[in-house]
Amino acid sequence: MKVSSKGHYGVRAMVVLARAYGGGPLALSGIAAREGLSSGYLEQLMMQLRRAGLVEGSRGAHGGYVLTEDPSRVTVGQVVRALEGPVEVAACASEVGEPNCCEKESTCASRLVWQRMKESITQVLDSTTLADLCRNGNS
Amino acid sequence: MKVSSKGHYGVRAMVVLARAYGGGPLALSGIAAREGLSSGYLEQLMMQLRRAGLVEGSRGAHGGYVLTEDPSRVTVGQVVRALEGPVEVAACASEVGEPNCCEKESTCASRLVWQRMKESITQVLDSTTLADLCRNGNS
DNA sequence: GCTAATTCCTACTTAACTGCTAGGAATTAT
DNA sequence: ATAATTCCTAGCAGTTAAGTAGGAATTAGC
Repeated sequence: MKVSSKGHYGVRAMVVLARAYGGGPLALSGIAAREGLSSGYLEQLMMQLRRAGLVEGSRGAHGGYVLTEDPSRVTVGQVVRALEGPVEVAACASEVGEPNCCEKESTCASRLVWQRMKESITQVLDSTTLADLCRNGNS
Repeated sequence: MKVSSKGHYGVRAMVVLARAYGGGPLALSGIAAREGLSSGYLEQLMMQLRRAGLVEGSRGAHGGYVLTEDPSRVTVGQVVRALEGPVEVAACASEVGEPNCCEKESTCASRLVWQRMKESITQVLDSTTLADLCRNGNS
Protein backbone atom coordinates (compact mmCIF):
# COMPACT_ATOMS: atom_id res chain seq x y z
CA MET A 1 0.00 0.00 0.00
CA LYS A 2 2.85 2.31 -0.75
CA VAL A 3 4.04 4.59 -3.46
CA SER A 4 7.63 3.57 -3.90
CA SER A 5 10.24 6.25 -3.68
CA LYS A 6 10.33 6.06 -7.45
CA GLY A 7 6.95 7.70 -7.56
CA HIS A 8 7.73 9.98 -4.68
CA TYR A 9 11.02 11.21 -6.13
CA GLY A 10 9.56 11.50 -9.58
CA VAL A 11 6.72 13.72 -8.50
CA ARG A 12 9.06 15.92 -6.51
CA ALA A 13 11.34 16.32 -9.50
CA MET A 14 8.38 17.11 -11.72
CA VAL A 15 7.25 19.81 -9.32
CA VAL A 16 10.67 21.41 -9.56
CA LEU A 17 10.38 21.36 -13.34
CA ALA A 18 6.88 22.71 -13.12
CA ARG A 19 8.11 25.70 -11.13
CA ALA A 20 10.72 26.36 -13.81
CA TYR A 21 8.23 25.97 -16.64
CA GLY A 22 8.65 28.63 -19.29
CA GLY A 23 12.34 29.18 -18.57
CA GLY A 24 15.26 27.17 -19.90
CA PRO A 25 15.97 23.52 -19.21
CA LEU A 26 17.05 22.41 -15.74
CA ALA A 27 20.02 20.10 -15.38
CA LEU A 28 19.61 16.83 -13.60
CA SER A 29 22.34 17.66 -11.11
CA GLY A 30 20.52 20.79 -10.01
CA ILE A 31 17.24 19.00 -9.43
CA ALA A 32 18.93 16.18 -7.58
CA ALA A 33 20.82 18.59 -5.36
CA ARG A 34 17.76 20.66 -4.60
CA GLU A 35 15.77 17.60 -3.64
CA GLY A 36 18.61 15.78 -1.93
CA LEU A 37 18.42 12.77 -4.25
CA SER A 38 21.02 10.58 -5.85
CA SER A 39 21.49 12.07 -9.29
CA GLY A 40 22.32 8.70 -10.81
CA TYR A 41 19.06 7.30 -9.62
CA LEU A 42 17.05 10.33 -10.58
CA GLU A 43 18.55 10.08 -14.04
CA GLN A 44 16.86 6.76 -14.55
CA LEU A 45 13.56 8.17 -13.47
CA MET A 46 13.92 11.08 -15.85
CA MET A 47 14.55 8.66 -18.68
CA GLN A 48 11.31 6.91 -17.92
CA LEU A 49 9.49 10.21 -17.79
CA ARG A 50 11.01 11.21 -21.08
CA ARG A 51 9.97 7.97 -22.73
CA ALA A 52 6.47 8.58 -21.44
CA GLY A 53 6.58 11.95 -23.17
CA LEU A 54 6.25 14.00 -20.01
CA VAL A 55 9.60 15.72 -20.22
CA GLU A 56 12.06 16.52 -22.94
CA GLY A 57 15.80 16.36 -22.50
CA SER A 58 18.38 18.44 -24.31
CA ARG A 59 21.95 17.28 -24.27
CA GLY A 60 25.23 19.06 -24.12
CA ALA A 61 26.34 22.01 -22.06
CA HIS A 62 23.43 24.02 -20.68
CA GLY A 63 21.21 21.10 -21.43
CA GLY A 64 18.62 19.69 -19.09
CA TYR A 65 14.96 18.85 -18.89
CA VAL A 66 11.78 20.76 -19.49
CA LEU A 67 8.17 19.75 -19.15
CA THR A 68 6.56 19.07 -22.49
CA GLU A 69 3.27 20.51 -21.32
CA ASP A 70 1.86 23.12 -19.01
CA PRO A 71 1.94 22.01 -15.35
CA SER A 72 -1.81 22.44 -15.14
CA ARG A 73 -2.24 19.75 -17.77
CA VAL A 74 0.01 17.14 -16.22
CA THR A 75 -1.52 14.99 -13.52
CA VAL A 76 0.26 13.17 -10.76
CA GLY A 77 -1.36 10.04 -12.13
CA GLN A 78 0.55 10.38 -15.39
CA VAL A 79 3.82 10.72 -13.52
CA VAL A 80 3.18 7.83 -11.17
CA ARG A 81 2.00 5.55 -13.94
CA ALA A 82 5.03 6.39 -16.04
CA LEU A 83 7.28 5.34 -13.19
CA GLU A 84 5.43 2.54 -11.48
CA GLY A 85 3.16 1.17 -14.14
CA PRO A 86 -0.62 1.02 -14.02
CA VAL A 87 -2.39 1.30 -10.71
CA GLU A 88 -3.13 -2.27 -9.74
CA VAL A 89 -4.37 -2.68 -6.26
CA ALA A 90 -4.97 -6.41 -6.54
CA ALA A 91 -4.92 -8.88 -9.38
CA CYS A 92 -8.69 -9.17 -9.30
CA ALA A 93 -9.19 -5.45 -9.81
CA SER A 94 -6.78 -4.79 -12.60
CA GLU A 95 -6.74 -1.55 -14.48
CA VAL A 96 -6.33 -2.95 -17.94
CA GLY A 97 -9.23 -5.31 -17.60
CA GLU A 98 -7.54 -8.67 -17.45
CA PRO A 99 -9.99 -11.12 -15.94
CA ASN A 100 -7.66 -12.97 -13.63
CA CYS A 101 -9.37 -12.76 -10.28
CA CYS A 102 -8.30 -15.41 -7.84
CA GLU A 103 -8.84 -18.81 -9.40
CA LYS A 104 -12.32 -18.86 -10.91
CA GLU A 105 -12.92 -15.72 -12.82
CA SER A 106 -14.78 -12.80 -11.37
CA THR A 107 -16.96 -13.85 -8.45
CA CYS A 108 -14.58 -12.88 -5.71
CA ALA A 109 -16.10 -11.13 -2.74
CA SER A 110 -12.98 -9.30 -1.74
CA ARG A 111 -12.87 -7.81 -5.19
CA LEU A 112 -15.39 -5.17 -4.21
CA VAL A 113 -12.97 -3.44 -1.81
CA TRP A 114 -10.04 -3.52 -4.15
CA GLN A 115 -12.11 -2.02 -6.89
CA ARG A 116 -13.39 0.72 -4.65
CA MET A 117 -9.85 1.35 -3.55
CA LYS A 118 -8.52 1.49 -7.06
CA GLU A 119 -11.21 3.91 -8.06
CA SER A 120 -10.57 6.25 -5.19
CA ILE A 121 -6.81 6.16 -5.72
CA THR A 122 -7.22 6.77 -9.43
CA GLN A 123 -9.57 9.62 -8.74
CA VAL A 124 -7.06 11.36 -6.49
CA LEU A 125 -4.11 10.77 -8.80
CA ASP A 126 -5.89 11.92 -11.91
CA SER A 127 -7.48 14.99 -10.40
CA THR A 128 -4.30 16.46 -8.97
CA THR A 129 -2.02 18.32 -11.33
CA LEU A 130 1.52 19.54 -10.95
CA ALA A 131 0.15 23.07 -10.86
CA ASP A 132 -1.96 22.14 -7.82
CA LEU A 133 1.16 20.99 -6.05
CA CYS A 134 3.12 24.09 -6.98
CA ARG A 135 0.54 26.28 -5.33
CA ASN A 136 1.11 24.43 -2.11
CA GLY A 137 4.44 23.70 -0.45
CA ASN A 138 8.10 24.34 -1.02
CA SER A 139 9.62 21.32 -2.64
CA MET B 1 0.51 0.87 -5.20
CA LYS B 2 -0.53 -2.64 -4.41
CA VAL B 3 -2.13 -4.62 -1.69
CA SER B 4 0.25 -7.52 -1.30
CA SER B 5 -1.18 -10.98 -1.58
CA LYS B 6 -0.90 -11.07 2.17
CA GLY B 7 -3.74 -8.61 2.41
CA HIS B 8 -5.60 -10.15 -0.47
CA TYR B 9 -5.41 -13.69 0.91
CA GLY B 10 -6.17 -12.53 4.40
CA VAL B 11 -9.35 -10.77 3.42
CA ARG B 12 -10.50 -13.74 1.38
CA ALA B 13 -9.93 -16.06 4.31
CA MET B 14 -11.77 -13.69 6.62
CA VAL B 15 -14.75 -13.64 4.28
CA VAL B 16 -14.89 -17.43 4.44
CA LEU B 17 -14.86 -17.24 8.22
CA ALA B 18 -17.49 -14.52 8.13
CA ARG B 19 -19.80 -16.77 6.14
CA ALA B 20 -19.34 -19.49 8.74
CA TYR B 21 -19.88 -17.12 11.64
CA GLY B 22 -22.15 -18.60 14.29
CA GLY B 23 -21.21 -22.20 13.48
CA GLY B 24 -18.19 -24.15 14.67
CA PRO B 25 -14.58 -23.36 13.91
CA LEU B 26 -13.20 -23.83 10.41
CA ALA B 27 -9.93 -25.66 9.94
CA LEU B 28 -7.10 -23.95 8.13
CA SER B 29 -6.87 -26.71 5.55
CA GLY B 30 -10.48 -26.22 4.57
CA ILE B 31 -10.11 -22.49 4.08
CA ALA B 32 -6.91 -22.92 2.14
CA ALA B 33 -8.44 -25.53 -0.12
CA ARG B 34 -11.57 -23.52 -0.75
CA GLU B 35 -9.54 -20.46 -1.68
CA GLY B 36 -6.79 -22.32 -3.47
CA LEU B 37 -4.03 -21.02 -1.22
CA SER B 38 -0.95 -22.61 0.26
CA SER B 39 -2.05 -23.71 3.71
CA GLY B 40 1.40 -23.19 5.15
CA TYR B 41 1.40 -19.61 4.06
CA LEU B 42 -2.15 -18.98 5.13
CA GLU B 43 -1.27 -20.36 8.52
CA GLN B 44 1.16 -17.54 9.07
CA LEU B 45 -1.45 -15.02 8.11
CA MET B 46 -3.95 -16.56 10.51
CA MET B 47 -1.41 -16.26 13.28
CA GLN B 48 -1.08 -12.58 12.63
CA LEU B 49 -4.83 -12.18 12.59
CA ARG B 50 -5.08 -14.06 15.84
CA ARG B 51 -2.48 -11.87 17.49
CA ALA B 52 -4.42 -8.86 16.31
CA GLY B 53 -7.46 -10.30 18.07
CA LEU B 54 -9.53 -10.72 14.93
CA VAL B 55 -9.82 -14.49 15.06
CA GLU B 56 -9.54 -17.13 17.71
CA GLY B 57 -7.94 -20.50 17.15
CA SER B 58 -8.82 -23.73 18.88
CA ARG B 59 -6.38 -26.58 18.71
CA GLY B 60 -6.76 -30.29 18.43
CA ALA B 61 -9.11 -32.40 16.39
CA HIS B 62 -12.11 -30.46 15.17
CA GLY B 63 -10.25 -27.30 15.93
CA GLY B 64 -10.02 -24.31 13.66
CA TYR B 65 -10.65 -20.61 13.58
CA VAL B 66 -13.64 -18.43 14.32
CA LEU B 67 -14.10 -14.70 14.08
CA THR B 68 -14.04 -13.03 17.47
CA GLU B 69 -16.69 -10.55 16.41
CA ASP B 70 -19.68 -10.21 14.19
CA PRO B 71 -18.72 -9.75 10.52
CA SER B 72 -20.58 -6.46 10.43
CA ARG B 73 -18.21 -5.08 13.04
CA VAL B 74 -14.95 -6.11 11.39
CA THR B 75 -13.62 -3.79 8.72
CA VAL B 76 -11.32 -4.66 5.88
CA GLY B 77 -9.03 -1.98 7.27
CA GLN B 78 -8.53 -3.95 10.46
CA VAL B 79 -7.61 -7.04 8.50
CA VAL B 80 -5.24 -5.28 6.13
CA ARG B 81 -3.53 -3.37 8.91
CA ALA B 82 -3.09 -6.54 10.93
CA LEU B 83 -1.31 -8.14 8.00
CA GLU B 84 0.51 -5.30 6.31
CA GLY B 85 0.94 -2.74 9.05
CA PRO B 86 -0.36 0.81 9.00
CA VAL B 87 -1.38 2.39 5.73
CA GLU B 88 1.61 4.46 4.70
CA VAL B 89 1.44 5.82 1.23
CA ALA B 90 4.66 7.80 1.45
CA ALA B 91 7.02 8.69 4.26
CA CYS B 92 5.82 12.27 4.29
CA ALA B 93 2.21 11.28 4.86
CA SER B 94 2.64 8.78 7.63
CA GLU B 95 -0.29 7.49 9.58
CA VAL B 96 1.29 7.62 13.00
CA GLY B 97 2.31 11.23 12.59
CA GLU B 98 6.06 10.95 12.39
CA PRO B 99 7.36 14.18 10.86
CA ASN B 100 9.89 12.72 8.48
CA CYS B 101 8.94 14.20 5.16
CA CYS B 102 11.74 14.22 2.64
CA GLU B 103 14.70 16.06 4.08
CA LYS B 104 13.47 19.25 5.70
CA GLU B 105 10.37 18.59 7.72
CA SER B 106 6.93 19.23 6.39
CA THR B 107 7.04 21.68 3.49
CA CYS B 108 6.94 19.16 0.70
CA ALA B 109 4.65 19.94 -2.17
CA SER B 110 4.09 16.37 -3.22
CA ARG B 111 2.86 15.65 0.28
CA LEU B 112 -0.58 16.94 -0.61
CA VAL B 113 -1.31 14.10 -3.01
CA TRP B 114 -0.04 11.41 -0.73
CA GLN B 115 -2.15 12.68 2.08
CA ARG B 116 -5.23 12.83 -0.07
CA MET B 117 -4.48 9.34 -1.25
CA LYS B 118 -4.01 8.01 2.23
CA GLU B 119 -7.26 9.55 3.35
CA SER B 120 -9.22 8.10 0.50
CA ILE B 121 -7.70 4.66 0.94
CA THR B 122 -8.33 4.74 4.65
CA GLN B 123 -11.88 5.80 4.07
CA VAL B 124 -12.57 2.86 1.78
CA LEU B 125 -10.84 0.33 4.00
CA ASP B 126 -12.52 1.46 7.17
CA SER B 127 -15.99 1.77 5.76
CA THR B 128 -16.16 -1.70 4.25
CA THR B 129 -16.95 -4.58 6.57
CA LEU B 130 -16.71 -8.31 6.10
CA ALA B 131 -20.48 -8.42 6.11
CA ASP B 132 -20.52 -6.03 3.15
CA LEU B 133 -18.30 -8.42 1.24
CA CYS B 134 -20.39 -11.45 2.15
CA ARG B 135 -23.45 -9.88 0.62
CA ASN B 136 -21.61 -9.61 -2.64
CA GLY B 137 -19.73 -12.37 -4.44
CA ASN B 138 -18.88 -16.01 -3.98
CA SER B 139 -15.48 -16.27 -2.41
C1' DG C 1 -4.14 -44.10 26.78
C1' DC C 2 -3.61 -43.95 21.79
C1' DT C 3 -4.24 -41.82 17.53
C1' DA C 4 -5.41 -38.51 14.30
C1' DA C 5 -6.35 -33.84 13.60
C1' DT C 6 -5.34 -29.57 14.34
C1' DT C 7 -3.18 -25.01 15.90
C1' DC C 8 1.13 -22.98 17.18
C1' DC C 9 5.92 -21.49 16.24
C1' DT C 10 10.51 -20.94 14.10
C1' DA C 11 13.68 -21.19 10.60
C1' DC C 12 14.83 -21.48 6.00
C1' DT C 13 14.57 -20.64 0.77
C1' DT C 14 13.85 -18.64 -3.65
C1' DA C 15 12.75 -14.98 -6.47
C1' DA C 16 11.76 -10.44 -7.23
C1' DC C 17 12.11 -5.71 -6.37
C1' DT C 18 14.22 -1.25 -4.60
C1' DG C 19 17.43 2.06 -4.44
C1' DC C 20 21.66 3.05 -5.88
C1' DT C 21 26.50 2.99 -8.16
C1' DA C 22 29.71 2.66 -12.17
C1' DG C 23 31.21 3.50 -16.50
C1' DG C 24 30.98 4.90 -20.78
C1' DA C 25 28.97 6.77 -25.41
C1' DA C 26 26.74 10.67 -27.72
C1' DT C 27 25.76 15.40 -28.06
C1' DT C 28 26.29 20.40 -27.71
C1' DA C 29 27.40 25.34 -26.03
C1' DT C 30 31.38 28.04 -25.41
C1' DA D 1 39.06 21.27 -28.00
C1' DT D 2 36.76 21.14 -23.71
C1' DA D 3 33.52 20.88 -20.35
C1' DA D 4 28.90 19.96 -19.42
C1' DT D 5 25.31 17.47 -20.04
C1' DT D 6 21.84 13.70 -21.45
C1' DC D 7 21.59 8.94 -22.84
C1' DC D 8 22.12 3.93 -21.96
C1' DT D 9 23.42 -0.59 -19.87
C1' DA D 10 25.00 -3.47 -16.35
C1' DG D 11 25.55 -4.78 -11.88
C1' DC D 12 25.04 -4.93 -6.68
C1' DA D 13 23.60 -5.00 -1.85
C1' DG D 14 19.68 -5.04 0.97
C1' DT D 15 14.90 -5.91 1.73
C1' DT D 16 10.58 -7.96 1.08
C1' DA D 17 7.24 -11.42 -0.66
C1' DA D 18 5.68 -15.80 -1.01
C1' DG D 19 6.11 -20.16 0.14
C1' DT D 20 8.25 -24.63 2.32
C1' DA D 21 9.68 -27.64 6.10
C1' DG D 22 9.62 -29.57 10.33
C1' DG D 23 8.38 -30.09 14.65
C1' DA D 24 6.06 -29.04 19.42
C1' DA D 25 1.68 -28.54 21.89
C1' DT D 26 -3.05 -29.43 22.34
C1' DT D 27 -7.49 -31.78 21.93
C1' DA D 28 -11.58 -34.90 20.35
C1' DG D 29 -12.88 -39.43 19.71
C1' DC D 30 -12.07 -44.28 20.04
